[in-house]
Formats: sequence, structure tokens, C-alpha cells
Amino acid sequence: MSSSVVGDDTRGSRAPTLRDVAREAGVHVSTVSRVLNGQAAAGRITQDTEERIRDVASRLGYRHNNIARALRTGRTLVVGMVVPDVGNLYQAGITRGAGDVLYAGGYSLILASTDDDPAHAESQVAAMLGVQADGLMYGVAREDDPVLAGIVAQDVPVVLFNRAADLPAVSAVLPDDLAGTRMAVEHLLALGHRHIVHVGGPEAVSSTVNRLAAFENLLQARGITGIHRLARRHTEEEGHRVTRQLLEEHPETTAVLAANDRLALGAIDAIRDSGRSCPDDVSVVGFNDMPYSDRFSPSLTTVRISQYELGGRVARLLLETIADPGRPPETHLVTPELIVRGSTAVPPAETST
Amino acid sequence: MSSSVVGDDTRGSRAPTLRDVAREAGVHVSTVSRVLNGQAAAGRITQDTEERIRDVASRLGYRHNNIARALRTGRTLVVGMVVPDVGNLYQAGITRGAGDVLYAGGYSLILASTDDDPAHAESQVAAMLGVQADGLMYGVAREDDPVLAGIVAQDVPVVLFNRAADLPAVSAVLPDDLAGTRMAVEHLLALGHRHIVHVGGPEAVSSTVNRLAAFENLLQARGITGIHRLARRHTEEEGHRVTRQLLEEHPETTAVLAANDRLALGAIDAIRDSGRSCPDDVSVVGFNDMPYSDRFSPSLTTVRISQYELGGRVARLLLETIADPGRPPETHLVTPELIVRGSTAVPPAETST
DNA sequence: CTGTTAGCGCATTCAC
DNA sequence: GTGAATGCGCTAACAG
Repeated sequence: MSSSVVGDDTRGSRAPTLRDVAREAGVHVSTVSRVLNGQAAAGRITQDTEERIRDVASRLGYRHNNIARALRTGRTLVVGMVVPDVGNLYQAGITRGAGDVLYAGGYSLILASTDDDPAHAESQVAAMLGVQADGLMYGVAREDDPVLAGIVAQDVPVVLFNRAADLPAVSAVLPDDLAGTRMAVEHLLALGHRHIVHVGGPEAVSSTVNRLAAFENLLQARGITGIHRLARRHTEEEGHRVTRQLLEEHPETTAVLAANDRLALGAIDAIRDSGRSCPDDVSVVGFNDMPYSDRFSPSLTTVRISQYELGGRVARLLLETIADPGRPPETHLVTPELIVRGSTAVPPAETST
Repeated sequence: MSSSVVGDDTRGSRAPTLRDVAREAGVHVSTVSRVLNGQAAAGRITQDTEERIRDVASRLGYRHNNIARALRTGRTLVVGMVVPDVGNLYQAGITRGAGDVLYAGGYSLILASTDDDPAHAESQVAAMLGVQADGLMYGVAREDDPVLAGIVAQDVPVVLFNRAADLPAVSAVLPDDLAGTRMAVEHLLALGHRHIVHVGGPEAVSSTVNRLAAFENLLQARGITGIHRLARRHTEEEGHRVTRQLLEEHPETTAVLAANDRLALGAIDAIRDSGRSCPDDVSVVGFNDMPYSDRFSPSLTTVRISQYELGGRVARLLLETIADPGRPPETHLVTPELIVRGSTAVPPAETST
């Protein structure tokens, strides 16, 4: 026991450690450790010493040093989330849903944005693994994804979201692309559209592939040939560029099905730029129902994916995987819902049949 | 699990440590450490051994264990960012700017969202301090903020952004509220508006206080009394609620100055709901120029704060503070810019003078 | 130039 | 019920 009169309360000098608490309480470090880890409940510690220790600990303002603990236990209680773009509102909703579940479970969330660039992804993931994250939520998977393969090879728990990969061994929470695309296509067909084009997302991304395939199959079943083009990124600019090309090549187009809302926004711009109007001349359907979809002009008809729920499911699945790494991988499909708004309408009366 | 008969090359069994590399290369652990930390450059290591070590390291797939390193060095290379709402696009831009600077500096970013609730802030900050973050970017400051005071008391490097606090000892990067408000008010005055109301943000937040004071002073200088009401949160719903009240109490209103874009969006809704039109009957000016401000209907006239730049400056300032904790605090003001769009127009001809 | 030594703060196995 | 001893993986003095 040191000078317990004044010497104690030197705030801000150095964070108190277990040893400080032990010395002050007149017990051994390990006893303090046991108490502060709730092992006192197991009847292993005297009521009296427990109280004394807790008392000293709070008086000294003791806080666990999670670094030391992590080094000892091998767990950091930190998980990483890799997204294509933090500036994307759809992603933000997912982040929120995941964050809430994680914090409730005592975990912290590290976030990285890759700009949808595999090279970025590699360095970001390296950083996350560098801080010894206990697991990763990976939202930038490519069909053939070496970065992801590396994560899996290191036995780091990982759950994919939004996009699947060619790895059967990893869990995923994905939108039901087929169901969503069907809703959108049937909506357009029901309105009377027969000249529908598809603005797809980036190549080698599962949602792009799935939505495109669904689009083509659904139309083919009605004897219609689906026209499409892929964007390089999920941005308004790319939606604009691709739609403009499609409209030039296929001026008979009366509807655009976009692989996501940002592409849809770009499509609407392109339609305007071509001197046409949405939805009077050309209808547009998006995907995701990102926030503010209802406030654009025109408001966006889109396939809603519940972002908050999706994020929550990703986080829960990851937590389960961390708790039991041996559990078989699961793939969850999130059921979409069609939200009809102002960007779709019946096609104009045909001038040339 | 396979049997570890062969010993060495059981891939995926356990991450290789410095010791593994040292043994394999036939040198001592500390030598490996020196090489892998770039101290070889100081001419302290033989060309030959360096190559051999690097060789073995990469062959074994060695990665730094940052936990162990952090325990030793006392630095984690992780910084935390606390924002009111990850789902806010304005915040997302800031996060992006900060993230880029941080990653370039070898740091990782932990993100937490508090829902603008001080109780949340407390637990989120505790989590960040728990992972021994090297510093914090704090975007949820209140004027009198006990959570922030706690951070400062623990000598954790911190930089405020967006909102200031009553603590002189901490650096901050803030929008120039006075200049921004002046631009907005003068724009409205120039258009001929004389009945202007202000929808402020939450109480006890510096931007709310500053913008309100600027609003009142600027109008007073012209002999006009500024009417205002405060919202409880920076949301569309609150903007709607507050604006509706203001319009009921002051039907002569021809312009609304909102303390941020989301409030402005709500204001526009309220104007519509009251049977009036924006901008024909009532003009609206926002603050921030958040993404998509140009795509709403009407598009938003607003005071732009360069989000990416602000985020970058926050991160740089924090990095500098971490590097030199003794440096005197700085306050940076980010200069705003008025973006005139479709939500402002000349006021309608007065019916009753 | 490289090896030796000594912890960082903690959790945990083993004694008593 | 509690103390002693050990080591997680690494860096940084200090020797040589």
C-alpha cells in the first residue's frame, strides 16, 4: 500500500492496471482478474474481497485493457465490414443494422470502403486482419475473388452480404435477385411494356449476373428478347452512360430495368438528355429502395431490400460463426418487395408497329 | 483437425509468428523484428540476412500481429469516429474524406453512430476506448458535454468536427456558421423576402446556436425580427413538424432557412402539406449540400460545406495531435459556398400589406 | 551487425 | 478461496 492519501488520485497520469488495483486492494493480480471477469459468481471468491476489489477498481477508474486481453485470449471483439462505398445510402442502412447487433453483442465495428476496386479491397482487408479482427462482413465479393479466398484460407470467420462468390464454404446474406427481378419485370409487362432494356451492374458480381439472367429468362418466357448492357460501377454516371448508349441503339425502348437505384437515377438523367420523359416516354425501375428514393423526381419505382434487416442478419450470422467456427455455412435470402412509385407508367401509344 | 506430425508446414493451422520466421531463417527473433520494421535501412543489418529473412517471412505468409505490437508500443493505429448517424449522407462524405487520409497514414477507422443520443455516445466511446483507439474524431459534441470531458480527462487525443464544445483545450474542424448563414440570409433578402423563419437544429449543439444567432443578428441589422423554432433532431420528420408549426403561427412567412438539408426537406414537405408551393409561395434554403440535394424536387438551394475536405482535415489534425500531444489546439473553419437551385425564388406579390 | 534480456497487461493452470 | 508462475507476440534497451 502506497501513500493512499494523496498519491492515489493522479488522474490522467497513466491508466490503472490490474496490478494497481491488486496492490491497492491488498490481493493478488489474479484475484482481481477473476473478480472483474465475473468468475466470482462461481462461488470462488469471498463476498468480502469481491466487494473490496470492485470498490478499489471503480475508485481508481480501472478499465480493461482490451489489447492485453486480446493478446492473451486471441479475441479482439472487433469485426470488420468491407463495403464498396460508404457514401452509398443503401450500404449505410446495412451498416446501421449490423452495427446495432454488433454493439449489443459487445463488439466494435471497423468499416472500410473499397471504391469497388479489388486492389483497395486487398489492402483494406489486410488492415482489418492486421488489427486481428475476429471476423469480417464482406460486401464486395466477386465471383472469383482472390482476396476473399485469402481470408478463408486464413480461417478468419467471414460472412458475405449482397454479393455471393464461388466459394461454397462461406455463409452469405443475399437479396433474392430472382424474385426481385421477377417483380420488376412483371410490373413492366403488366403495364404493357414490350421493349425493355436492362442496365446491369459491374461484371463478375453475383447480383449483376443473377439479375441479368433472371431478366433474360423472364422475358424469353414471353417470347421477348432482353437487351442489356453492363455498367462499370454502381454510380449515377455509369447509369447515365450505359442508358444513353442503349437508347441510341434501341430507340424503341419504353422501359429500363436498372440493377440498382443509383443506376436508375442515371438512367432517368439519360432519358431526359435524350429529349424524352420519364415515365411518359420511358419507365424506369430501380433496385434496393435506397433512402430518398421517394423524393427524387420522378420518385423511383424500385425493388425494396430491407437494409436494416439485412445488416442485422449479416451480423448475427457472423457472431454465430465466430462462436462456432465449425458450423456449416448458410445462405440467407432476403425477400424483396416491389415499391411502385412515379417512375413507371404505361408505355406511350406506339407510333410504328 | 489433422495430426501435426510433420510439424512445420501445416498451412492454416496457426498464424506464423516472428519466432517461426526466426527459427526458419536461423536468426534471432529481434533480428527479424528489425528487418520487418524497416530498420535494416539504417545499415544495421546485412544485405544477406535481410534478404533471407524477408524471403522466409513471405514464404511462411507472416503477418504482423498488431495486438502484440500494440501491447508493446502502446499504439494501436486505430482511431475512432463518432457521428450522430451513419445513415446521413453528409456524414458519409466526411467519413470518406477522413478514411482516405487515415488509411494513407496506416491507420484503421472505427465508426460508431450515436443516434444523437448522449447515452449512446457514452457507450460507443467506451467501446472505442476499450479497443485502445489512439485517438477520436468526435462529431456529436454538445456545448456542455460530459462524455467529451471524460475523453479529454483521460488524455486521449481528440478532434471535434461539425460541432464545437465549451472546452478550449481541444482542436476542432467546423463549418463557418456565420459566413454560411450570412450567405443564405443575404440571398433571401436579395430576392425580396422579409418574412423569414429559421428551423434550427437540436438545442445545445454549437451549429444550432451559431446559426440561430447569426440569423437573428443579420435580420436585426435590417430591422427585421427573426422568427425561429428548434428541432429535436436533424431529420426530415422534425423539419416537417417544426415548419408546420411555424407556418401556422406565422402564415405570412415567405422563406424558411433550415439549419441543415434534412430539415429543409421536411420543411418543403410541410409547405406542401399546408397547401402552399415551394418555391412559388415559400422559399427554402438548406445547409450542407448533402449528396442528391440537386435531385430532389424542387432541387435544394443550400450552403455547401465540402464534406470530403472537412473529413480530411479532421483526420490530419488528429494524426498531428497523436504525433505531438502537446501541440496547442487549433480550430479550423471550413469556408462554405452558397449553391442556388430550385427551392428559392422571389416571394409572391403581397396580398395584404 | 546481431543476440540477450526484459517486460507491455492480462488470463489461466497449477499449487496450497 | 487465493497466490504463484507462465506466456500470448512483439519491441527496445543493452551487450557484445
